[in-house]
Amino acid sequence: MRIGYPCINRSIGCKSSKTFRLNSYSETRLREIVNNNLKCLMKILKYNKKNHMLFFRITSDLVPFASHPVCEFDWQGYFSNEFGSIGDYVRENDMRISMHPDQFNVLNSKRKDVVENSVRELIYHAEVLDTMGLDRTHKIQIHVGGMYRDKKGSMARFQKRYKSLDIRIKKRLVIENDHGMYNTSDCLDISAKTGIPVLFDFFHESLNPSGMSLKKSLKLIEGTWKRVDGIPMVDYSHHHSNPASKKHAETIKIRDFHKFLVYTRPYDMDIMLEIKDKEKSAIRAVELARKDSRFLIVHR
DNA sequence: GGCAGTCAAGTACGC
DNA sequence: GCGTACTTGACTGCC
Repeated sequence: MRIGYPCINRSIGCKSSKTFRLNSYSETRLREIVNNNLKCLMKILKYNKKNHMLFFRITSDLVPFASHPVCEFDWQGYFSNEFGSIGDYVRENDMRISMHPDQFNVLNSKRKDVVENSVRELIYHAEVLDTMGLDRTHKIQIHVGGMYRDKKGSMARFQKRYKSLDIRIKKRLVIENDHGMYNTSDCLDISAKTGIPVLFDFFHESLNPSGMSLKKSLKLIEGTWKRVDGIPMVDYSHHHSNPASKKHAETIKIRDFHKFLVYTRPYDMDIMLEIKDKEKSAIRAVELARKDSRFLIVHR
């Protein structure tokens, strides 16, 4: 079990998701920004290691506009040393990385241009992890997509598109239950037909229940992760202080998290805390999880 | 220097 | 049909 948080660290004073506007695009600008982002990413990982947080979601903005036609820059070649060092550091410290393309990524869209853009964006995400030299336990998570008033048809379209994807994407792609359309059971159905692992989002399950118990969900989900995929990844959050909101919580409720750890025994998993105050909550979660026999400590 | 408008991209839903 | 929520700040032009 590793504990992590997504994309942004508010304690160390730099951002690995610095970007710029498309109309001010230039190769020089891109080089400057990517250089900044990679340096900051390394700082974040070192901070994380010090605090026993071995799971981290890398921002999709690491290389701005990488999947946009405007970008013809060979960022993999130019920054191969920096990407390599980050990958080495991740491996040496037994860390795990995930990435989560944002809502514009809709593989089952009915629009051809949307699908093409999504595939390009997925290739970019896969290339980030490949350039770091990371194996296929480091994943890219997406949602199934839209419903288009025909859930079955839309699920079938996802499956068809998934099967035709480039192997670089396929070996890393996992699907996550969302908060309103495709729940855990739907994702398991798709997994049964495609072999794609299912990433369980505990908060989304509460908003869009599958009807299964937590234990049953975890048992079925564990079965979708093959040995080469690593142990399951789980997203954890709970309700915002305004219960009507579907937003993530501002800070972790440590008692609830403790219950979650107890209920999920003996299933092993890496837990991504999708909580607004990021590393602050993650540090508190680590304090608690360290007492759990599943928790992974690296002594180096 | 500070402010407000805007930013590559999708979909669903409430009014 | 339009604005807003997902999220999410921070870039940029204008004063």
